[in-house]
Amino acid sequence: MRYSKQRRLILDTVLKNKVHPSADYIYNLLKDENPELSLGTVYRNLNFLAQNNMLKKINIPNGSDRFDGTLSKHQHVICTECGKVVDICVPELAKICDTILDKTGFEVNCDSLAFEGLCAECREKLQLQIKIHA
Amino acid sequence: MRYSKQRRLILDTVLKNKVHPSADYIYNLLKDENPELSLGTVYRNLNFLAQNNMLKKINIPNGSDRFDGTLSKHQHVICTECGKVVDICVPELAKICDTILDKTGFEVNCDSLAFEGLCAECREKLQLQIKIHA
DNA sequence: GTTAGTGCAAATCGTTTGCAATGTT
DNA sequence: AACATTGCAAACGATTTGCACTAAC
Repeated sequence: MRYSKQRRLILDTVLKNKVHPSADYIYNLLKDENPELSLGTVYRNLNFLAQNNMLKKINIPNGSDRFDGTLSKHQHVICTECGKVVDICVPELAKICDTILDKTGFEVNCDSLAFEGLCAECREKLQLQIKIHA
Repeated sequence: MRYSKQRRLILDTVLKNKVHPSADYIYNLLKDENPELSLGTVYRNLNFLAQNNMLKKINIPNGSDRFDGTLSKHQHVICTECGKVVDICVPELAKICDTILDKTGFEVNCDSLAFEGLCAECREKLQLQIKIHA
């Protein structure tokens, strides 16, 4: 593995940005200072880094993939309204995964689990809208 | 809501097919007997039926969405190798969702949760391949 | 010097959409 | 008759890919 300038830049950006950035977010953040950088390179590096366990890839239903530099065992919560991604740790899942293996034969990976829901801010906003329209 | 021939056909197909079919699967299954049917109509109806709580939509990371006619509270397990989708019921998740609300302010929907992993058959196949290449 | 990595643009995949025509109520 | 729904094809957004060029080792 070679450490190109681009690869270092992209990895650093994910490690520094706690928002769980998408490829596009990273590209837009970096392109001003690095006008030669291409979006394809960002994608290629994010995938490469995820495959080599230097990043985690987070799948977002109906949205761009996001990336996470925190490698310790944890799960994610995704706001379906604003797209916010937050880290959580649910240790009880280990036991649940064992049960799933027993019952279904599936060896599931608790680490890739993502809960979908509404964050506090979006819940509040939506409540307001209901009041206005009532 | 009008009950077009196409809508009835598509809903029936999901209800009958326990494989959790995708739009494409349904389209290919039906198009021989219904050559006029279009893929766009299949998508439109699946989304319509899901919005009206007559079906559940299941998001598949790196794959087509799948649909489920079983409406009772349950979760899914997805095989990342062959794409198989299986229903499971994990009642413990209710408590976990409460904890998540407390800790993060996110109101999450345990019902939309999907575990990713390897089914028994794919685990076996992959084991074999490792042996062959060794 | 070799070959992994890049930039660019074209291609891909799953899905959605505009529009004129049709079917359902 | 009104309008929800269709078929078709074009458009879409996110991501991947082929290829000739460049940079890391």
